[in-house]
Amino acid sequence: MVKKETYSISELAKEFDVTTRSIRFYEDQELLKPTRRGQTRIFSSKDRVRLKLILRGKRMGFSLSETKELFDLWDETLSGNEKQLLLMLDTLSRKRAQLEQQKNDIAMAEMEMDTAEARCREALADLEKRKKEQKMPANDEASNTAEQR
Amino acid sequence: MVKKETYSISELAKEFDVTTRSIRFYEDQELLKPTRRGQTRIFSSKDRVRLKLILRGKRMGFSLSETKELFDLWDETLSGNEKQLLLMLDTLSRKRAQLEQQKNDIAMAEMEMDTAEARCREALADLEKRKKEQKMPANDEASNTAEQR
DNA sequence: CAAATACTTTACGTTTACGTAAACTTTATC
DNA sequence: GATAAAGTTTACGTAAACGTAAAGTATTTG
Repeated sequence: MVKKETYSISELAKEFDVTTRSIRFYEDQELLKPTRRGQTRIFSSKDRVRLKLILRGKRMGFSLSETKELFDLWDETLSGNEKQLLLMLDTLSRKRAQLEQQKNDIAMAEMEMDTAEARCREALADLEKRKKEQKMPANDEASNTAEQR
Repeated sequence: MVKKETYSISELAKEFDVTTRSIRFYEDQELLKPTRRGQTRIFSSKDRVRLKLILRGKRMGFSLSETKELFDLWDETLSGNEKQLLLMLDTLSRKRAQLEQQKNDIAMAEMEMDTAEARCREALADLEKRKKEQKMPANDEASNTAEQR
């Protein structure tokens, strides 16, 4: 039971929940390079990995061309000449900075969501209290054991 | 020295490094609601906060309409009816899930960048080694104290 | 072998988020 | 009070990322 080596377009589409149109578009933009059997596309596991990276990139707010640049850069880096290697290192450090910014943004958003949620819960508690007061008005005697239902 | 209460369009544009066109567009889409003095826009500090949120949203990959939905929802939440409050809480929890996903994505990206960087550095070290071997060929005698420069 | 299924290319359409230009008004400055 | 600076509206243009439809080919299945 070895790992699958090739994939059809609809297999990938189903697995990653994207349309075949999108996959063909990614090929058109040279982010994927499937081979052909006749005119039918055959995707390698490398293509599969790249598709996964494309989608993750999108979720992180990367454009397709940004992702393509990284792919291309990485391919050239593999050729191993010094200039390419240094360029790659530089690009990596810039991307890292970008991710740091995003982590900050997320952290701040989370904090604000915390306070927003707290306010909501307070307001809800207030509403509940008022409901009860309406159901049980002017009960001036000591009645700590009020139980309904 | 009190906090500034109002801002012109170009002040905001400069502060957040966006074009006035963008700001006007955000107003057109009802994400900002400046008042007018004559036909000139006057932005409040609430507008300023919202602009900041818009831009942070963009960096996190939120569309303008997503951000607008949150703004609207929040405004309605302030009115304080129960249904709105519950809706807000629900929305918040969905956004949280989204942020979790993003944090995961970022973490994975960082790991992959770590290994990519490591490979680059290895390859560079290799190149350096080969350079030195070329400069100092066939040195078969014991020469442990080789020092240049 | 006919019909359904999966895949293909071509090409025009659509949404988002502005860019850019034109023509005009209002406000500040010399 | 001319002119520059900053603001405005209107409107067409554009890049990105696909959606959608048409029309054809290849393959599988009853």
